[in-house]
Amino acid sequence: MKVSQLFGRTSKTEGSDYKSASHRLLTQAGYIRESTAGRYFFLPLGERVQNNIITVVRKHMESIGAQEVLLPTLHPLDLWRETNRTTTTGFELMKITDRRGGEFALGGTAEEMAVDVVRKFNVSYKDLPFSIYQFSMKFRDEMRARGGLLRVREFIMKDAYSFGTEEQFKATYQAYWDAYKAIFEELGMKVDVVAADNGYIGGEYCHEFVAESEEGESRYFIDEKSGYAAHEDVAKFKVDDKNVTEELKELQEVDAERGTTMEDGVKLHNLPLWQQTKDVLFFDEATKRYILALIRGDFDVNETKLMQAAGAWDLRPATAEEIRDDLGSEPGFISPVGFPKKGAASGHTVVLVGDSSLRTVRNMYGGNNKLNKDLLNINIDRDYKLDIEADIALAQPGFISPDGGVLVEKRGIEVGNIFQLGFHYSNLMHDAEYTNDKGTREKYYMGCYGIGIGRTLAAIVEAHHDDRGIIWPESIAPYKVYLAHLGEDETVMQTAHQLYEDLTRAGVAVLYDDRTDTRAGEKFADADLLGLPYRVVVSAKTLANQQVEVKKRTESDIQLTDQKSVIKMVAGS
RNA sequence: CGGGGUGUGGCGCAGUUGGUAGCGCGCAGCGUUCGGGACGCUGAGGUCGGAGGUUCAAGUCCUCUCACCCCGACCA
Repeated sequence: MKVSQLFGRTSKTEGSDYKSASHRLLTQAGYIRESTAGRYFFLPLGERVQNNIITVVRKHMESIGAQEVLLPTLHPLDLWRETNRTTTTGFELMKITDRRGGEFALGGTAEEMAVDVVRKFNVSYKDLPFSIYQFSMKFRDEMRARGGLLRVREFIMKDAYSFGTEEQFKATYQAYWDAYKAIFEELGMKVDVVAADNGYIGGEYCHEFVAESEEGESRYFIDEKSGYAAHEDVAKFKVDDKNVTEELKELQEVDAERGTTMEDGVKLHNLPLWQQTKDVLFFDEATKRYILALIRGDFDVNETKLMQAAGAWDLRPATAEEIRDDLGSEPGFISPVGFPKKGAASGHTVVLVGDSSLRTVRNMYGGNNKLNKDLLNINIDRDYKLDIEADIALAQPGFISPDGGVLVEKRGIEVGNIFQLGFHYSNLMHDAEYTNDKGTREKYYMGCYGIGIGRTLAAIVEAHHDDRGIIWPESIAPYKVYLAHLGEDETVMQTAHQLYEDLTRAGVAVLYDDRTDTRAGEKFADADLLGLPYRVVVSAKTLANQQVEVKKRTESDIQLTDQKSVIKMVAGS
């Protein structure tokens, strides 16, 4: 490709609106251009990179036997109703109606569609396990797009769906895990594999592939020693025992003229924070229940864990009015002891969910559901009973991991994930069944596996750039070589042209800067900005010794060599 | 959805107390230059986000509206 003919151009000036390096560099170098918020034009250079990433991903998908398909973009809304996901998805579903009034969702993920196509066939156990996957545009009506390609409303995703038996699943999951590791390694990325929350996808466990970056929105914890890695939503930690040997003392109400914070309680009673009860009241709009979360005073409630434990979907904090008028308690003085089982006015049930850490403390203190009254010596099981006991604690940096090391907080870009779906979809959708060896029908055990192509592209730039521009890994660079001639000397131009043709013939993708009206400085600046792995320069200066110069984008030293060697150097690597 | 901000040639911006739109980059042409974003001259390109209003006169004032950015809420 000749620069003189390339659509899209580099720009010297940059805006001030760019928050992330990838957004600025990709725009400035002419890889992408913004359309509206969260929607981007991929210009020829950007599309080449995207396609190169797709090629790498496809190679590894094929290597584990997944088969590429293409599912419709418009999903019949009835399918989403079948799994109840018209209301439970985390992203806002975009809907469309056709001229007959048929309702469709613009695909944001395609579990239902994958199941739907599979159940159109009479599959035998002999066909299992198998996977289908696709590269397709996904639509998500994100509340807020940001960071260029990092969070968008339309993007190409590789999504794969596996079908098999429960026994087969582990191996399938592992195969994807390994394939993903190989993919990101080939793309020149360092990723952490992090245990995460399934959210609206369903299923019991999943892992995110996260590229560590300041720009990332995923916060997670790592135990560097053992390799334990978990998203903050699900991170576990070791809870230390406190005064577990202390005698149980008698429950006692005391006057407590204090403020409503934990701090106020500590001051008033002159007792440690960990001995205080922390009572947080939520209301789940999805199931119309109050959820009272109870935890040791020095910990915080992890809402994701809480939702999992309580089977809730749509939590919000309870209002002061609800606490007082419906439940007869008092904000800041909530206590599990004698807390009502349902709202007096509303009739909504109350679910009492307690963290396991409550078992590490005795004789706790806290409110008594009345203004300025506290209880001393509250003890679990004796004074109150939990409806659900679970781990609902939020991990913090410095906590001890389940493996004994220290949890370190990290931030990253989630570029891929693998989900165990289990029977989630085959339970919700009819006929999601194959015929087993006894001739009877059995439900599929499923998994799904995604990689955001555009986000991966951006994450690569985040990790590979300097103050002059992008530094592409060779595996996905839009072109391998940036070839330029300096000046308009006849011989120089001819030599450069010849080199362009020779390299191209040798199978090397070359971007040839054939511009005659452009000075050296501009060509060098563009070469750095575009970030191709090799820069080859032909000029009168080099040609005086029958040489051309070669420079790697990753290195600062320049090599002089003859034309034939250039082809070998560049094509060989 | 709440708070803050911005919309003026392709990009970055200026435009005062209202008086009929400008600068830099880029683009096109000519010339001089030519190894880290040169210079001179000439030229093309804007219904000032949109609608309504006030006024003799609106980029500027008022009302409404849309889009975009940042923070938060939320979240593959």
